[in-house]
Amino acid sequence: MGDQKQYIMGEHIEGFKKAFQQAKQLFGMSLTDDRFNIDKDVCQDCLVTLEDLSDDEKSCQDVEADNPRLPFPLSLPPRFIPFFATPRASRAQPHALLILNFTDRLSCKEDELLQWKHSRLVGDCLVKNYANFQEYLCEYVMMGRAPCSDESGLKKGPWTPEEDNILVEYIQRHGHGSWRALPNLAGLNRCGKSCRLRWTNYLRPDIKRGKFSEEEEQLIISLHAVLGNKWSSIAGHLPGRTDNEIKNFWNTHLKKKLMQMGLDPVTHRPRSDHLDLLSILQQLLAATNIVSNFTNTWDINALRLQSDATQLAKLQLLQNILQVLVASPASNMDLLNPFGPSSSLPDGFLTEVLGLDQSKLQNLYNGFPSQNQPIFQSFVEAPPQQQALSTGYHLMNGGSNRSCMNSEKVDKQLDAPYSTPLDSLPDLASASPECSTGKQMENKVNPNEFSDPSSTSTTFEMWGDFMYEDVSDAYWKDLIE
DNA sequence: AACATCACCAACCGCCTCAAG
DNA sequence: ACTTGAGGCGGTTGGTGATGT
Repeated sequence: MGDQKQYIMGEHIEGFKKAFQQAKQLFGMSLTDDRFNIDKDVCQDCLVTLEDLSDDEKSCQDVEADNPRLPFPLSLPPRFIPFFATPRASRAQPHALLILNFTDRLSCKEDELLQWKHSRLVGDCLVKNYANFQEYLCEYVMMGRAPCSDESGLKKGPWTPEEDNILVEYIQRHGHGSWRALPNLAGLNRCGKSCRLRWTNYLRPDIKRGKFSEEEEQLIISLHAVLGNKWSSIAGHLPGRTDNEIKNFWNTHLKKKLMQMGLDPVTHRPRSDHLDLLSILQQLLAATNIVSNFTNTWDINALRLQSDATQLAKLQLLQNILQVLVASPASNMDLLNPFGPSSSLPDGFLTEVLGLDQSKLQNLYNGFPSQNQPIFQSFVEAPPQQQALSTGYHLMNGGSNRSCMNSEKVDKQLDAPYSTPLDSLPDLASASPECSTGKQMENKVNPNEFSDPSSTSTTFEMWGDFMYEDVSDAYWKDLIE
């Protein structure tokens, strides 16, 4: 029984604490008077128990006598809790009042309440009506123990137009202030969190409704490549769109779209389970569609990301052509040889697809190791750091000059380009926009150089050069179509 | 017409961060 | 240094309408 009493007393203190805290929020003021430190002095000494209050034989005066530091006189109707915003305020002249009106024993009339309000109040006033003290305690004890979502009696689920109106009107008039206090003040039977979500995701006046435009779609994809699931950050780049909306749009549309393009929606890298040529062609088409629809009104980073994605699609096409050829029992390098008699590819296919002239292609073909060498395997399964395909990676690293470094690396391998395939493979996609551009410029090689037998270029350099070739996206699109 | 499945999205839930005490 | 609570965030759910069988 002793434990139970202690528990009840503890609840009691919590109840008072919560009452004070709620009133603090409602009145929007901080308590600065050390003489009346609610948390330390009042609550700890406020040992009014349920037993005290339910004991009919015990008068309010007795309870007060037992608890000399009660924040308000139990014997007076109504009970009030004074709030002091500055040290100059006093019990007699508080800045605000929380009036607790208990109608069971010490009820007071409305004019009586008003009299109290006018006589004691300097600032603001809140009247809370309770049938009895236990009811008041229950409310605040519940508040103290349960999270917002479990507060009993609060409405959940879809918002009605009436509720929307109330919320909008209140916020337009007063601002949202404390979200937790807002429902009480506005007269909404919702938790503050629910109000905040409703406002930020739906009712805010600057929210843009309707379908996402193509530009917005591309921007989201690009930003997601850099930021990941940081929906609020992404939303920051799309005026009028909420994080929730973008998140939903991603999960229902863009994720699928990326997957159809053969890209992992998490990493934005090629999916390893997506190597059939047909689907790659579709992906490439999708990628080129994206690029062709992409305007240059968005920030340069997004544009660079898109450029990388296109490079990536090209690379995938190449990889798959190569893999198909190598995987086939009948395959040999003749298949790749556009000049050989056994070439099974349509005339001019490779030269068109790869955007290389005949001399480049011949040189490329001649430069490849024999089919028994593991070059293609390595090519296709190059580790991520070698593929360097993650667009996000590039930007997150501030546009590191990986491909520049790689260029040096390749230079060092001139004498033994195929000795260790994994190590010797160059990055095939631009590692950073800046570097890509630089290399592109720097490698704007005279086509004749490729057919020049004395050229020091390796096959890998040529592959690299090919990847940086300035073949227009429209060209790729037309080609695939 | 009835039912099943899918797609969408508003809203909820629980965790995290940060500021205030 | 520690506690507390509000606000923010991202993952997930569940209701609803559309579409397919």
